[in-house]
Amino acid sequence: MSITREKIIELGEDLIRTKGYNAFSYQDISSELGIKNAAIHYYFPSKENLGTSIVKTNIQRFEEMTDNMHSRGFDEWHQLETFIKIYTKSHREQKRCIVGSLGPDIPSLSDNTVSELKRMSNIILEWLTNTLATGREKGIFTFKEEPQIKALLILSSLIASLQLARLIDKIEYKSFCNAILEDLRI
Amino acid sequence: MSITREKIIELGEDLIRTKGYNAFSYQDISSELGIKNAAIHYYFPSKENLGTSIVKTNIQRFEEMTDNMHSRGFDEWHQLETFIKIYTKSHREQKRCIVGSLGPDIPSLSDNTVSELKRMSNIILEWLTNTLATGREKGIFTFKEEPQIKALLILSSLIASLQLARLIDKIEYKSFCNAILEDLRI
DNA sequence: TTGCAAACTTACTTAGTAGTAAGTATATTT
DNA sequence: AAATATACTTACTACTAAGTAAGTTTGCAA
Repeated sequence: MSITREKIIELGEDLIRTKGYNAFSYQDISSELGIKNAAIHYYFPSKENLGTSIVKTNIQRFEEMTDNMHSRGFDEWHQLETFIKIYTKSHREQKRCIVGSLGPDIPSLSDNTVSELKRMSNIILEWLTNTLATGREKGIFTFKEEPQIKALLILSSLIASLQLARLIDKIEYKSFCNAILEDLRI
Repeated sequence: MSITREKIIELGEDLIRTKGYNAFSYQDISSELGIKNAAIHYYFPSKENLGTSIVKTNIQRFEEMTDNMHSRGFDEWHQLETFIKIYTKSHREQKRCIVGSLGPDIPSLSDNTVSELKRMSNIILEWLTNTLATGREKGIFTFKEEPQIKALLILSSLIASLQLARLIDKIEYKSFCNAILEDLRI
């Protein structure tokens, strides 16, 4: 795979997560990489191709992470902790997550990008639901709700908190994430 | 106040909540209202003026709602229930809330719009924090966290759930909102 | 009836966007 | 050495966006 191609994907992801899909242009990428506009079209004929590729890359990265945690024998508490760290890292870097960034722009995304984004959301939610359910069975977590509902509550909290952090200064993000974990402690 | 002006604000709000700030244009409004592009500029010289006015209108609406609930003597449970209904209504109409819609576009919003949006978020969060704290003192709610943290958890869940609803089909929105309330039941 | 202000329209500019067709330099294969 | 593929650049098109200046209609007031 080409280095330029990888750089475009990387920068594109950054731009989506900071400015948003509709707010960034091929110009933003080309000027940053010191190449011409058309060079990006060489790798990604249309913006939709780039968008879809970025989502696919993220799905792959997520699946590698969960596979890695399983093979290393992380217990469910440790797995959830690791998952939440993705968001604390995003918060530190003043970025949102891909789902939270592209979600609002669905009406202007192509069908392909939307279906990949849906796939990504479902993969994350299913993993989280499963982790919560297994963790509760093993006596690691406690919660009243159905695992899927609890997963949705946690996921939506994490996604939106990255947005709210930009609006409300006095958020202590660590306490916030801690509250999500502590809520599950037996 | 002019009827056209009010219609522009109303339609603008709708467009922000469905397509997003960067994805809608004055054209969308003018063609829908059967007027010319420049007519919108007559009322709102720049898009930033329109954006700010829309946020201000929403702040006013929220404050009228909370004032109304207080003067009618709603208890805290009833108040929270009413607040959550805003989101179930949005979900039914396939719209997001203003904060959740404009939040992602902060980098492309004007300073004025951003500061109004921050004001709106803070007003909502303060009201929710206050309602939770008072409700717990009165023995209406139960929760472990600091009221502000709990308020953030609830608010972010509600905001993001409207986004996730577009990505994950099998969400039962009622159960989701119910879980938020039930979690607080003594 | 003239003057004036409100509420527009007409007709335009400027700037940015995605996207494309055709050309070029460089390296690789045949 | 010739042909070809890769990785671009140059130079455009077509379009859409926000925004503006100047003119027009309508109703009301002096």
